[in-house]
Amino acid sequence: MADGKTSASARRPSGQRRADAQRNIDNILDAGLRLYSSRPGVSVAEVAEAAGVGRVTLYGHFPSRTELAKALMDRAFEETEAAWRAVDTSGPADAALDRVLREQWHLMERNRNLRDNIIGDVSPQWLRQRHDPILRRIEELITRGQDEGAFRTDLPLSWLITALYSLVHAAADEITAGRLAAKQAPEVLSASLRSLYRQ
Amino acid sequence: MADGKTSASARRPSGQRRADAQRNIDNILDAGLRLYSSRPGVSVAEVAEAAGVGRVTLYGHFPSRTELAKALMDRAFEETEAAWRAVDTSGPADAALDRVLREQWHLMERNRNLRDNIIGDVSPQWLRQRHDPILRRIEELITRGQDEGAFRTDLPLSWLITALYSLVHAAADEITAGRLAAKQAPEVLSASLRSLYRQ
DNA sequence: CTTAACTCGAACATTGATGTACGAGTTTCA
DNA sequence: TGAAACTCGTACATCAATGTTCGAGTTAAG
Repeated sequence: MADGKTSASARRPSGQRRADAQRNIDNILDAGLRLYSSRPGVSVAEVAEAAGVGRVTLYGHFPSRTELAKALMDRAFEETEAAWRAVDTSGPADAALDRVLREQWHLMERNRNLRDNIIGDVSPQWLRQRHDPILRRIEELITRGQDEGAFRTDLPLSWLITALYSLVHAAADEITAGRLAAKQAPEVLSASLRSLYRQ
Repeated sequence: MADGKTSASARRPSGQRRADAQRNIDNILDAGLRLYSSRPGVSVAEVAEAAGVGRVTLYGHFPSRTELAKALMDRAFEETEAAWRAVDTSGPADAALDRVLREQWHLMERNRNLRDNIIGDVSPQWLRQRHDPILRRIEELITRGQDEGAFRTDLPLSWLITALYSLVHAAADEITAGRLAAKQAPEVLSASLRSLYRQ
């Protein structure tokens, strides 16, 4: 679970948290994710209110804004890891990348926004350390595609990855702006990346 | 000039500003652009200090944070317009777009950062109104390329524009992160957009 | 040189956010 | 049921930012 040293208050002897406490923590993280991934400059008070919880209660579980931010990121990272485990990456890399994209693009997007809006609340090192494993998964997939001769090799690998994220982000922006229907997004994204990646 | 109703203090009868005042205004705008385009959350006090000017002096010229932001954006828009007037957009659209990109990508990038970091200081309507003319220039160029049969037509026009900006932004990020040499950026960008845009 | 424009620091009022302390109430769980 | 865990509002201290006021000094420009 996205825990670690989440709770500031001394937990009960059994090490278990009381049910209402756990419920509140979940609500806080849910609300926090929703707010943080939607806009910058979210305050702790806003998160508490959106979670239907007193501000003091929130501080009881997350001793500081930074700790709350870390918990949110941890949860998002785990969700991403789970999504990767769930997707089928066997077979040709280009088809596999397409599957990954179609199933995870909204998750990638949400987490990217979360990350953007949380910068300043956690150290760059901390962020990088958590984000690296995820980047490596995509990196492997692209490298495999290059080995198979499906993906281009004339551009830096890091650029291909960055461009991927960048276009996912752009697609979400288009949807938000009302210039692209959500249903069309996967197809547009997929077509764009096929063009961009192919040898 | 990026003026309008810039100055709050009553100007002299001649309508002219005194030379030292103009110098300070310029310094403030220079410093503001530098700071705002480099990171979010810039304070008025920081801009004043970076401009080598007292905070009160800054408020004398720009009555509020919002007015300062508007003046910065205005200046950036004018610079972009000037850049467009300076570039040769005649001949085949694909080659013209390539020229635009190579000569303006750093400007596009800086202004995009400025815009990102200034959101919240000005109203979306104001921003959109100023930004639209610039978007229209790119739009025309792409449409021409489609008419000439050089650019794809299977994706929405708005998406092609957004993708362009998005990749420019991504390229700048890569440079900042040290994963891409600044000299290589135009080539990488150009190659990527060729792939993405071609029929 | 004289005046009006301009600059400056210091001080103040206001606002909003963070984080803490307290004490009284409520809920879980054994 | 009873004790510990938990929640809540209120209140407080702190900090940083915005914007204003004042008055004394400096500088440009006719």
